[in-house]
Amino acid sequence: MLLMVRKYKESIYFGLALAILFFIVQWMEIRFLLFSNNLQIYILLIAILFTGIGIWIAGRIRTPKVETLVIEKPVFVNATSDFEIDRNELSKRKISKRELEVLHLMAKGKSNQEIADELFVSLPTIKTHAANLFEKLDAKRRTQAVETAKRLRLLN
Amino acid sequence: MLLMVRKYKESIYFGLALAILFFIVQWMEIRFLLFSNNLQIYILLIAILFTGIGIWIAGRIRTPKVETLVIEKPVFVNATSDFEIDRNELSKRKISKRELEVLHLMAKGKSNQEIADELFVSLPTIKTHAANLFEKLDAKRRTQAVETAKRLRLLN
DNA sequence: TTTAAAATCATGCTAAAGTATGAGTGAACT
DNA sequence: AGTTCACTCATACTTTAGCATGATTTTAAA
Repeated sequence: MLLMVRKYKESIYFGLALAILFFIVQWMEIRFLLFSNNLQIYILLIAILFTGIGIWIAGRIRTPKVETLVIEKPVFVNATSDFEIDRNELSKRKISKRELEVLHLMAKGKSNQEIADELFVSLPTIKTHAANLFEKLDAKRRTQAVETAKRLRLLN
Repeated sequence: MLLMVRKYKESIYFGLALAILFFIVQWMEIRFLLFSNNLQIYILLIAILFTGIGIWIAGRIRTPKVETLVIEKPVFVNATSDFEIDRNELSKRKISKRELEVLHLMAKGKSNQEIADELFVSLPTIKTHAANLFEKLDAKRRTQAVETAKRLRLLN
């Protein structure tokens, strides 16, 4: 039941908006008897209102249109260190994409708060990722995690 | 002029739809005089219509979500395969032997307590060394200090 | 459509790190 | 003998990190 509510949230909101509108209309009809004269204005308002609602619904139900912008960032690197990430090790330890991102920023010396800001998530989220990383890398601290990750060729 | 039309296409369509709707309403009003009775139904139809229009507009006006993909383009600079500590940088930053020792152990992921035990000194001593290191390496955290040290070739 | 994994967030807590400041000791150099 | 400097230690404090636990939401897979 609760699942249904979540799933069809937009439809339910839409229905509710309609219902509320009807009540308002009903109430105004009784109260002011304005409709026969100013029908167009009310239609206009309703039209604008529901166009807005439509746009809002669209934003929630549509899969986002994604455009990928590729920026090539030159990085000075040692010629001998042809680093390549060990994807085998990654999957062996079940380290997710997000966790790897966090690990990278950790290795750069950022604080959890800074990482959170950079990834647009909350501090507890980063702490959770960090804790999972430590588990997966058998590390007790971030410095150790970074060290291990470099040794395992998960980081450059 | 044509440019304007293209640019505000959605707004124009929206206006046109509204205008047409008004004409229809006007026409129906004259033709059937049904409105005072079935107002809700008409509102419902209008609401649904404009929700649809809203969704349609949303699809057209929505700016695509841009995902920035940063590709690190390697720029090969030098081919020093074997690591050698940059003593110049060391003396420039006035980093002492003891501090370097602490830095090494930090880089290995040890805690201050562990470093203290390993060097047979007290915890406050290590904290002092650490603080001095952060100062000398312009770092705020140990992870950052380690990162900077590696970049400056004080560590490998 | 259900399940599972990944990602998110929260809270309360403890441990560790980091800051600020002051001070004592011994080696080296003048 | 006095000065400098690296090293040591301490205390009190604040901040950040890390742990445990539970929950919701998204996303991908079966």
